[in-house]
Amino acid sequence: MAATSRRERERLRHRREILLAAEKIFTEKGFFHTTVQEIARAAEFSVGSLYQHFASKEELYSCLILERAREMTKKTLSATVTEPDPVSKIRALIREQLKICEENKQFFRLLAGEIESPSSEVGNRLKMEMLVIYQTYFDSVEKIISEGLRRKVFRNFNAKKLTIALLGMIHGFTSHWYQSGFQESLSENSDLILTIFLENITPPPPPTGKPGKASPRKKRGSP
Amino acid sequence: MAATSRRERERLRHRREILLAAEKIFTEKGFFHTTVQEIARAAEFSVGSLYQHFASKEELYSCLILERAREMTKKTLSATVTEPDPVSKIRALIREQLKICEENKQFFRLLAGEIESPSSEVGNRLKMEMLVIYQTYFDSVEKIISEGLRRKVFRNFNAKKLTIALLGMIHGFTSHWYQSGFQESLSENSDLILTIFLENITPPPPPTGKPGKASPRKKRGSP
DNA sequence: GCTATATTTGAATCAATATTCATATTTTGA
DNA sequence: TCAAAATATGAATATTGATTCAAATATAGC
Repeated sequence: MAATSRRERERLRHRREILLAAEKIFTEKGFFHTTVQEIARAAEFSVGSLYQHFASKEELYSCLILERAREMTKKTLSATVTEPDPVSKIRALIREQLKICEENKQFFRLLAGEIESPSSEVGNRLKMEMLVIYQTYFDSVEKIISEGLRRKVFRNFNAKKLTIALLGMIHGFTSHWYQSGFQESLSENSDLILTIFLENITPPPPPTGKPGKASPRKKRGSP
Repeated sequence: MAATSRRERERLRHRREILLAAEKIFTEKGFFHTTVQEIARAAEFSVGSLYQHFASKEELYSCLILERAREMTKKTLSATVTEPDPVSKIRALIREQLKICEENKQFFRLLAGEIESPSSEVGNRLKMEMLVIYQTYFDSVEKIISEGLRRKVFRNFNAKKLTIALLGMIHGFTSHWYQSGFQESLSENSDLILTIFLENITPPPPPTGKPGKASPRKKRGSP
């Protein structure tokens, strides 16, 4: 019963087309170096028409970022809900997040930028809404980890901090992948991330080893 | 023998003062929302004088970012060289990087922005030089980890990927600390980061446990 | 003190571009 | 086919802010 007259559908389609064109230019040149003219040209509309859909360049940009951010975080989380236990959920999370970044190559950079950038490159409204989206995402991941702690699947660390570590690692890989020009597969790292997060990277105690040599547990050694 | 006439020393001092004022404003408002007028006012110089030191607003910004970035990475690495073994070096690295971020609160955000942001918010020259700095830093860290691998202190993972993971985690904590408005100490996380990186977060095999329950080692479980 | 040199100043210039709006075009419903 | 109504157009407007430069001021060497 959604009142979709021909008109309205067209209108929506145009809006989407504009957003699509805008995404392309914005991801290439950033907010400030992108002109509305360029977007208009790319979308095959006049500048006036853009203003039919968005009150300003800034709103256009904000809509673009926010809609996509919601979509991406939602999609990532939805990959975890079908998994039965915390470990599987985390594995699914890592996989899905990397996959989505791969599917959106350029775009995630805008997202990252909006979280990282100094206060309000593009107004505070956007900044704050991004924070909400990020927080929501963060909380969902934290909940998974908390459940793992409750079930004693993990050692007793602070859930929030583990979340920071996990998301930081994932982001690190994505970021590096971006900086090296999308060489190599990004997704192929998911198992490694999971491993580092869940297991350790120090060698297992050798069957016939002098114990203590590689122990990282000692607090400080004065040289 | 460094030819420092009175004049030259003054000149340098003025330059530093301008950079200092610029840093404050840029970190508050970002590159595009900062006007040279503002910087001039804050530095207590006229706009014309700024142009005596920097050819353009962009160059001013670039100098600021690059000089500080070099300084910070150099300082971080120098904390590792005195340490005797890879594990200590990594511990020192984590500590120092967190400490430096704490000392430069706002500023690291500009740095992060310049690495994260979509291509060339501020010209490609800066972008490329930042990449070089980052790469150099990355390589140094990678070398430490490689040495750890060579000495069999770590399990046999790919050194580059371990580096990505480590730096990603560190950055994750810094970034989160920033977003939450610098609450809590950042440095206090260094041990946790080291632990996650070096040990694991899954519980040690319980002395009297049914084995296998918490094993994350299985590759895929069909639910 | 005096001249040459270096530095500082900030109002004037100039370019860029977001936004508006009068006009033209298209669509709708009769 | 025709007249509202909706939509599209893009040249004109208006603002903003980086950069320049002629004049004023300070400094150095003599």
